[in-house]
Amino acid sequence: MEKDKLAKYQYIAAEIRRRINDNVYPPKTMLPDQQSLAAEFGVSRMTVKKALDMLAHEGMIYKRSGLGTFVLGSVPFKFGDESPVTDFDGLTRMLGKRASTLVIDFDVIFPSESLMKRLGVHQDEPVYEIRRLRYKDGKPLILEHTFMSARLVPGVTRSVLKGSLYHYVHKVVPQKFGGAYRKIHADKADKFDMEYLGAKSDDPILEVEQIVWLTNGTTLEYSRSRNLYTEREYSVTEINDV
Amino acid sequence: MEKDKLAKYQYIAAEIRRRINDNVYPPKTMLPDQQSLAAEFGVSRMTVKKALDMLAHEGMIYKRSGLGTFVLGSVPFKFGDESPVTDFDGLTRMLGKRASTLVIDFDVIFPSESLMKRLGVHQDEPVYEIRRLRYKDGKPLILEHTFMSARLVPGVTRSVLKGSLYHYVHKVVPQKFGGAYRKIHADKADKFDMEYLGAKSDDPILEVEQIVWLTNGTTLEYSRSRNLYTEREYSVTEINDV
DNA sequence: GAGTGGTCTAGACCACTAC
DNA sequence: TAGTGGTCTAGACCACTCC
Repeated sequence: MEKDKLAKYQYIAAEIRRRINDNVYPPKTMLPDQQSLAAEFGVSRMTVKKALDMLAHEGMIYKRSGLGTFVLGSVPFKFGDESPVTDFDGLTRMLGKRASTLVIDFDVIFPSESLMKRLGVHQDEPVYEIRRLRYKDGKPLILEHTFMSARLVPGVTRSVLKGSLYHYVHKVVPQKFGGAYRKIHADKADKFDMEYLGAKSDDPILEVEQIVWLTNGTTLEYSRSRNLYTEREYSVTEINDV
Repeated sequence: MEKDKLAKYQYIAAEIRRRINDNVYPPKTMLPDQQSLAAEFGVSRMTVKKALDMLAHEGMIYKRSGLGTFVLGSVPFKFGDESPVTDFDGLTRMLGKRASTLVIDFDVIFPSESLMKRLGVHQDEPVYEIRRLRYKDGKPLILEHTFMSARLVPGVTRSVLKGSLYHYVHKVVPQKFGGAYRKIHADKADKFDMEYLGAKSDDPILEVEQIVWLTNGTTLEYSRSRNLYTEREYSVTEINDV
């Protein structure tokens, strides 16, 4: 697809999404059938279906064969104040000038057995070990512990780490981010959390452990990000595809 | 589709998934192109593409226009021992006879303002408030606090709650689970956690807050499940669709 | 230029649901 | 029986990547 140009199914999905949000198609009512929508937008039914598939995946509508398509609406999906933090791009991009960084530790090491598995690197392949404290508006927010192959992303320096690491990766590595596997758990505060996040010894920590890979399948990084329990939550929408 | 019968694209997805797991298509290599696969399986290219779309969404492969399809493999996705707990069906179904339940509290209430929003019910519509402690192999595992419309799921009793609530819902309500919105955070242990989960006052708690809705769009329940930080983690695979 | 995946069509048949 | 969404085809054109 040409850049900036939406595919028809994307345009249709966006339009129907808009109508649902604008209450043109209110929750708990039925959407027009695919045939009618195809006629309205002047496309084939397959194209409409693809648009509806997207919306179904987002949880906005629900399709049922033989019956029709229900509007679920965006009502139950957001409750309270949100901060998704489901971003691939770093904090810097999200917060802009409100973000700053302290580089606590920066080493090049040879990977341990478990790190070899997680990063998919060889024993003799050097790996960066990075510890950074990220601030938001001058207040400590996230304590990051990152491992990244030095062969894959050469030339990382302390001054790179002071800014946006992901921005640097994008310059050096031609591929984009393909995806991430994340594990979220709660933990007790350790000495790093107390020193840098200002956690008290009985403050719970939310840790997001992740493996990020690139569009060509290479594993880019393995990292653990720790937050004070009051500073972060993780949101997921789970659609039952059965 | 007839039940038990797989659609072609589902069969093809399963077959390719098997080949990836069996290392017929090893990670970091290229998959045959869609034309060849279509020829091999005797289907049209659209059908192959739909199968590959599924696998891409699972994070097993990555497609790139103009280049081809990379195998990512299931390698980086599982690290260490896993227990997904991304299940719609209750603990009872997952653990079978290893699960048991203590009903701590069971009331019918009228919803507060915030509960009305979350459950999508009216002010005068009675709602169950349920607190249960779920055991695994006789050991306390999850402390559940559940709200559910009594109109939607009539006839809940303490003895129903001793067994599988979801099993009962399936009997009473014709719809299936459509999806869930979840928020995961860390929290300090409160008096309930200490009393029922055996948490110490400085033990972190992992809380999963969720709204579950049915296939017709009705919100079924709003609940909070709390675990000792040592007993549970939450896993997500995030695919970058850009 | 050759090959890749992405999109789109026009029409077909199917299973399921409701009346 | 009529209407719904699900699947599938055979072929078309496109943008992109690599050589």
